This record gives sequence, structure tokens and C-alpha cells, in this order.
Amino acid sequence: MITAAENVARMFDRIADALEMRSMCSDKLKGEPGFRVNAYRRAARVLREQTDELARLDADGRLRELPGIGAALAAKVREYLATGRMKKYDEAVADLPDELFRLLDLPGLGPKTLKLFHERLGVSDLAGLKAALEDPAVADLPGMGPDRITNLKRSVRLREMAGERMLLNEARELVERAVGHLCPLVAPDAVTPAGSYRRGRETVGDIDILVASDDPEVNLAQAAWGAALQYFTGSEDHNVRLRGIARRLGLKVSEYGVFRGEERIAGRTEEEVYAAVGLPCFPPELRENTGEFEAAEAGSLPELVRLEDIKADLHIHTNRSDGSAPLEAMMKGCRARGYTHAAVADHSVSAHYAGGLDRDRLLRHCDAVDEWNAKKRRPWLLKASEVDITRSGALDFPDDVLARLDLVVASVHQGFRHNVTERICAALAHPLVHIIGHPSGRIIGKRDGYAVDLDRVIECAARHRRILEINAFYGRLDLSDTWARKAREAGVRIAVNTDAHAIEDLDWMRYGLLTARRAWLEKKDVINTLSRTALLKLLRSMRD
DNA sequence: GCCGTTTTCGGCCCGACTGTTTTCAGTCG
Repeated sequence: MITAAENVARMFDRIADALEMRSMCSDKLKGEPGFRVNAYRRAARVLREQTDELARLDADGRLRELPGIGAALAAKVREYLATGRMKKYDEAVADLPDELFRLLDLPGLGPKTLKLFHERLGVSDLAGLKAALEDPAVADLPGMGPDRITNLKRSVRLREMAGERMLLNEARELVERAVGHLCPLVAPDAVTPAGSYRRGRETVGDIDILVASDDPEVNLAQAAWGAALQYFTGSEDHNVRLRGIARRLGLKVSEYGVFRGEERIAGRTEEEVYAAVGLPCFPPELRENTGEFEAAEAGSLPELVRLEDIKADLHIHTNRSDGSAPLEAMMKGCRARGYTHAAVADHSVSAHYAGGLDRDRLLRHCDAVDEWNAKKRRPWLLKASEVDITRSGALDFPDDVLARLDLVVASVHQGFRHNVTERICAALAHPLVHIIGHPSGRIIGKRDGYAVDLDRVIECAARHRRILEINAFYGRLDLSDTWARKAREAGVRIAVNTDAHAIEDLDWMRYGLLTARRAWLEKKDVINTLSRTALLKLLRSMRD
């Protein structure tokens, strides 16, 4: 399902592409058309970050509150909402085929060159470009020497076996391998990952690793390390904002340092760089220009939750349902991670495919947990279950069974397009439910979420003082950063859980924490940071 | 196109690389 916001964002991006192709102005940082292009691109990014329905924003008169949406772009959004079309878009892309724009992703092929290929050689898609590059006539194009042709041919080949953005776990494996190779060659603190990986984004397009040299010939390494790390960490929007602030202070920020005139006044550490511009050193997860500068000015930057704050994993599976390891082994894993308590929440009876527990098996599990705790084995265990929210909207166990549990995680595993909002809201209103597991149901890059109105889910969770999960599995990260941030703003508490089905899956907590931090969550927002006593008190109070 | 403690006009981040146009345009991150 493609949202209106995504549709408008694509249209704005296309308009920007088309303007660049048609623009007579060469340098997009000079001249008015270039800034217009940037304005469309920024607006497209802002719209993609939006969790609110576009129609709702418009109805509430809040379109203009979005950064980068002024009178003209707001009017275009409204035109799209009213008619499904946008005159400016139709004009911009007229006579330019859709396939043409996709060629702009090719490294080394920008709008100017593409325009040339399109107009002079009739190129309109990848196959056409490939053929054109083999045509001797291509060398007659202005600025098209043998090296550029070779490079473009390589780009086409790479595109043909193109990789998508990777998930965090794959990125982490690559980073660790690269760092492992580099470490013997340089000082241990001279290698660090940067880029979107360091910011903890849910997908990563490429890996940036910053390496310092002890070669005295490269003597900027020490003096510029912090500036380079800051620069290569990004995000681009964050850096643009930072540099604009610096400029107004008569300073210049680049990857080489902070400069007043010719003099470098900062650059050794990131703290130094930010301090020179009068700003705190933002945690990388916050560097998206989505309010961190305003919060810094207001003194309201969050004290982000840390992995060390986590005392429990509250959504773990064992081989009683579809996990691969027995209870004892999973708990050993929890001990190794320093947890004081944990909740094994195996599937419920309707989840046949996952070997869900029926009433009797669940009650036996409860007895086993009581015995475990009576023997003072660690971590201390909560009696829990991941209870299906059935197609009808009922919970998968009767109340007398649910009442026996310390913790009920209710999740949708069936009927993804069937009244999901109503079913989740009914679960949130149920007096024996504590947490909604993976509330959107998305699988990153593979499956859109359920047909669910998360705004209503958050509102409902706030009203009933219920908890929403950040499922820490790298393929889910559900709630996402933007939705979890919205939940926090609505006063909803969050559980960060791995949903581990094997011992090593318990390590996914790190991905959940990155998402939590990107959502601006503090220790107090995350129930996994509570002591066992405080957690039980909270869970019981929810049933009063 | 947007935006405002340089405010309704005139700004808008910065630097590197590449190839080729003998002084710089296009592209990228």
C-alpha cells in the first residue's frame, strides 16, 4: 500500500529531477533554479518521514507546519489530495518517460548527462543506455571522453546486479569484518564506523568507516578526527543545518574542522566541533535534523536509554513453541547478558504453525516458572505468553488463563487485512493485556504492515495505559523509530524485546535499542529498564 | 522552492574527484 505522502514525495522528487534536467543553470548551489530543486527534494524527504496521514494534516491545517512545506508546496499537496493529480508534476515530466528517471541512480550519470543522452541519442531506459554506450556516436557528445564511457558502462553492469539497502545485521557483519582487517594496521582507536550505520538507521545503503593514519605526512589526522567523524556520520540534513548555524556565527564547518577565517578553532573531537558552534554533542541517532537543534536550544534534548540500562528481555521463545533452544539454554543466554529477569512468551494455541501452547501446556509452563523461581534460579522469570489476537478480535486464551500470567503480549499473526485497528484496540482495552507485540506487522523490504491505523493504536494505548513493543528483530524493528517517537510523545511506554527464537537472537536487543534511541526514548520510557519489583508493580497496576 | 535575532528580499553547506571545455562543469557524499 502506497500512502498519499509517499506518492507526493515521489512526485516532488520527479519534479526536482526534471527541473535539473531542464535547467540551464549548471551549478545547483548557485542560481535560483538549483535552490528550487533542493526545496522539492527536502519536501520529499520530510513527507517520507511523516507518520501522519496527509489528508489528516491538511484537514487540521497543519501542512504548513512541516519544515520545508511553504505556501506553494502545500497548495500542490492539496491539489493532489483533491484531484489525485498535480499540474506542476504533469508539466514537469511531460514527454519524459518514467524509466528515464530511474537512470539517475546510476553512479556518474547526473541530470545533465542524462538529458544529453535522451535528446541526442534517444536514450529512455537502461537497455537504451547500454546500447548507446556501445555506439561510436556517443564519443561525439560534448564532454564524453573514453574514461567517462568506460565508467558509465561499469555503472550499467553494477546496476544489472544491483544490491538493495541492507539490514542492520548484514551491515554489522560487514563493518566487523572491515574493522577486523584494519585494526592490526592502525592504532585501535583509529578505526570507527560512521554514516547511517553509526546513526542506527534500520537499513544501510553503504558502509562508511573512518580510519586515522599515523603517517606524519598526513598530519591533519589528529587535528581533524572529530570533524571528519562528525562529517561522515551525517546525516546530510543535519550537517547542512549545522553548517548554516556556523556560518551565521562567522564560522565555517567542514570535514577538516571548524574555521574562523583561515584559523582552525576546533576539530580534534566531535564534542569540540559542536561546542565551537555552541551546541551539545548530539548522539548519532539524533542527527537527522528532525528537531534536535530546536531541542538543544530549548535545553530539552533527551537523555537517551542505553543498552546498559536494560535489565530484562520480555519476549522470548523456547522450543516449547517455535524456538530452537530449551528454557534453560535461553536463560543462560539472558544471564550472560546481565539480565536480572526475563519473560518467556511462547505462542498461543491458534498459532498452530508455530507449535502454539494450548491451555494445559501453558499452565504447565506456569508451574515450571513457579518452580524455577522457588529454586531462586536466575534470571527471575515472569509467567508470560504471546497471545494471538484472533481474526474475530478475541484473545486466544480465556480470562482465567490470562489472569494466571504476569505478562500478556498480544500480537496479530493472522488476518492482516481484516479490521486490524479494531482488533488491536480491543486488545488494548482488555484489562489483562499489557503489551502489543510488533504493532505494525511490517517486515522491512518484504512486507507492508497490517492494514492498521497506528495513530489510533497509539491513542488507544495512551488512553488505556498500555505498552507498545519495539520488536528488536532487525527485519522488523516494529514499531519503527518514527512511530515509537510518536508513541513516546503521546505518553505511551515502550517495551524493547528481541522476540528471540534462538540464544544468539538475544543479541538483537542492540538493534532495538538503536531504534529506541532514534525514537528519542529515555530510560523512563522503556519498561525493560525497570527492576523486577518495579516492573511487577507496573504490570499489576495495569490490571486494577 | 523555503525562510527569517542578516526577515518580505536575498540568502540558501562544503569539498573532492573526474574528465576534459585550456579555466571549469558535472557528479558525488
